[in-house]
Amino acid sequence: MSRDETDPISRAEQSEGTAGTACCAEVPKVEEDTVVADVQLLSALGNDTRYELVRRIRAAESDVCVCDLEAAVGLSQSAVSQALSRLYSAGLVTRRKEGSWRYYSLTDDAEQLVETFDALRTDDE
Amino acid sequence: MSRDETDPISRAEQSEGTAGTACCAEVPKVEEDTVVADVQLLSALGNDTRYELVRRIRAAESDVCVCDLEAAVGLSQSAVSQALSRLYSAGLVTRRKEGSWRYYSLTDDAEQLVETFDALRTDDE
DNA sequence: CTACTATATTAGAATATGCTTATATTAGCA
DNA sequence: TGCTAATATAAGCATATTCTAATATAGTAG
Repeated sequence: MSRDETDPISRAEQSEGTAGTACCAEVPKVEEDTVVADVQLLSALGNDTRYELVRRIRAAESDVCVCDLEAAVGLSQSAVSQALSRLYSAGLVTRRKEGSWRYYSLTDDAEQLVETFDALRTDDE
Repeated sequence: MSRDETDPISRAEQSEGTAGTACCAEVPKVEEDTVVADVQLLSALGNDTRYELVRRIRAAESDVCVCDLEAAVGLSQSAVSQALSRLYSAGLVTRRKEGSWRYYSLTDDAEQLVETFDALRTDDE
């Protein structure tokens, strides 16, 4: 698929205050919302604890409860709960309540991102 | 492509110390190196300044010198240099020297990651 | 009701991050 | 050589992050 049209970046636009500089071309501005939204996802995943949780949830056959994740990553219950909350508000996991347990699983976004990283490693470019 | 075989996660394995717990299945362990390597990339991208730099470099027609990026993101020369260094050591940008200028462009990894994010937004799942 | 279990939330301390300022390096030119 | 421009690096401060410990909430069982 060609991505030039769907690209959310506005091209060829006045940069702010450096119109006639010497060294190279204008640098187009980037959609502010795009940056903020993507960084939200990236920074939620860009942490050892949270990324390991995502990986473990994905590797499990079914959805996973907090108590088992807690044992798996070796942190306090509170730390795991906070990490999962952050992943939840970033839209990377969903949760389902069953009795007093909460079962977490990945969203499609998270699945796709993890797959992309696996692909990068596989292509070893 | 089926990803079940290339998946770098070791499945169905003793979790550490919670063998007979009640609530749910075992949580497989995750390759430590995988987590560390991916988080390296994710945390490098997961910052407003650095992600905006990546977006701007990508949006430019050719590779971009530090001075123009500096003007574009509105931070000090030092801040931009540090951000680009971080992106460089994460393997997200390459740099080429021409005279006293340094021209930065994206690596294939960075291209692919940004494309993935655009795709997530486009599919609006 | 009480007691217990699973999870969430709050508070606070230790550490990490990201900027600015100042200084170092490197290239080009007189 | 010395001067200037482009970039990199170092030091330090302000703020953000991420834990732990303590407490709150909700659900289950007696």
